[in-house]
Amino acid sequence: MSRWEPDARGRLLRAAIELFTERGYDATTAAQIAAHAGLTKTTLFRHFADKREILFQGQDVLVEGVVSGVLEAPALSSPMELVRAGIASLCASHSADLRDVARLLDPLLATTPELQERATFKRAAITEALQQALESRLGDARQARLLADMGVRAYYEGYAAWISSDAPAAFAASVDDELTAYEAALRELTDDRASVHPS
Amino acid sequence: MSRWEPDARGRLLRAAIELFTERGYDATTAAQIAAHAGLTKTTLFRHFADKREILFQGQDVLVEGVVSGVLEAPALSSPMELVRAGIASLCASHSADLRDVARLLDPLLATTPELQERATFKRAAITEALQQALESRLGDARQARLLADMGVRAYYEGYAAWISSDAPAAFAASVDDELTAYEAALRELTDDRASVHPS
DNA sequence: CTTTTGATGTGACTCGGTAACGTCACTATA
DNA sequence: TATAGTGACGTTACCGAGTCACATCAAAAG
Repeated sequence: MSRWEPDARGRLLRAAIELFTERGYDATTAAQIAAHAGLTKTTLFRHFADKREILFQGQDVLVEGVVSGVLEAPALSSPMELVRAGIASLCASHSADLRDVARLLDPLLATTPELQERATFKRAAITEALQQALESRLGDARQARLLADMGVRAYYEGYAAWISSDAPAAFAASVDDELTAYEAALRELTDDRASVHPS
Repeated sequence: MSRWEPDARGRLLRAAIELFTERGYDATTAAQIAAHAGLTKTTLFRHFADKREILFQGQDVLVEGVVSGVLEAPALSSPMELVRAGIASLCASHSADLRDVARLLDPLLATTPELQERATFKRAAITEALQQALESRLGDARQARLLADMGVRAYYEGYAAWISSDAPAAFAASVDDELTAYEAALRELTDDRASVHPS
C-alpha cells in the first residue's frame, strides 16, 4: 500500500464538482475542495494552474487528437474528409466516462461566466489546432479556417445533443451527423448566393 | 473647474497600457495603475469589473453595432449582404482613435495568456451576437453560424492587417477585402468538394 | 543499511477584488 | 439663500486565489 491515496487529480475533480454543485462555484474555496479530496490548498495548486483548471483537466489530449487525425488521414482526402478525420479523432480522444462527467459538468459551466470564459478559450485552442493542421494539408489558410470553425461547431453541437439525449447513441455518430448537416448548409449557402431572402 | 479630473476610465486605460508596457502585466498591480491615474484601487474596481477589463472597455458597443447592422439591412438582402452589413456596422462602432490605441494594445495581448483569454471571450460574444442576428433574418441556424464565423474571422484579420500596415487605408475597406477573400474561399470549397488534394 | 526521490504538508506572504463607511464639491428645490 | 440630496471618490478592513521556502516521510534505488 502506497503512502498516499492514488489519483489526486481525479479526487480533486470529483470534490470540485460535488462542492460546486452544492454551494456554487464562487461560494466554494480552493481550500475546501482540497480538504474534501483529503489534500491541502498548496497541493491543489501543484496539480492545477488555477481553480477553473480543475474542471478542464486533460484538454491537451484533445488538441493532440484533432491534429493527429488530420495529419494521419489518407493522402488523397478531400477537404471535408480531412475535417471528418480530425473531428473523429477528436471524439476518440475522450476518456470512457465522458458522458457521466459531462452531465455533471455542463450545468456548472452554464451558471458561471468565469468558467464559460475558460471553456471558450479551450474551444478556441482546439479550433486553432485544427485550422493549422488543415492548412498544412490544404495549403489554403482561409479554407482551413472556415473548415476548422465548421468542424468544431459540429463537434460541440453533436456533443451537446449527445449529452442531453436520453438514448445514448454513439458520441462520434452524433457529431458526424452534425457535420453532415453543416456540410449541407454550406452547400446551400453557395447555391443560394444569388437569390434573395425574405426578412 | 470640476472637483475631479475628467475621464477616469480613459486615464486608467492610459495608465494601464503605460505600466503594462514598461513592467509587464503581472508585475503591475492594480493599486499602481490606480495611483498612476491619480486614483485609488477601490475606485479602479468601481469602474472595471477586473484588472483585464481595463483594456477591453467599451466592447459592448461592438456587440450592439454588429446586431443593428444586420437587423437594419435592406429587406431583400442575400445572406452575404447581411454579413457585410453587420461587419460594416461593427467597424463603424469603433472610436476614432482605434488605430493608435490598438497599436499599443496588441503587443500586450500577445504576451499574456490571461489577456488572450479575455480577448477570445469578447470575440466569442461578438460571434454569438452576429449569429443570432443572422439567424433571425435567415431562419437557418447552421447557415447563420457558418456565416457568423466567417464574418468575424474577416473582421479580426482585416483589423490585424490594418493595424500592422504602414499605409493607413480605411479600416472598413481592409475588413471588406478580407470578407471578399473569404467569400471566394467558401465558393472554392464547395466547387472542389468532389476533387482530391495532394497531401 | 543508506541515500535519493517525489508527492505532500506548513506557514507566511502578495495581490485581486469586495464591502462598509466617510468626505465633499456640485445641484436642485424651497 | 438655506438645506437636503447626489455621486464620484477615499479609507480601512477583510476574504480568497495563488506563490514560495522549507520540512516531512514512505518508497525506490544503490
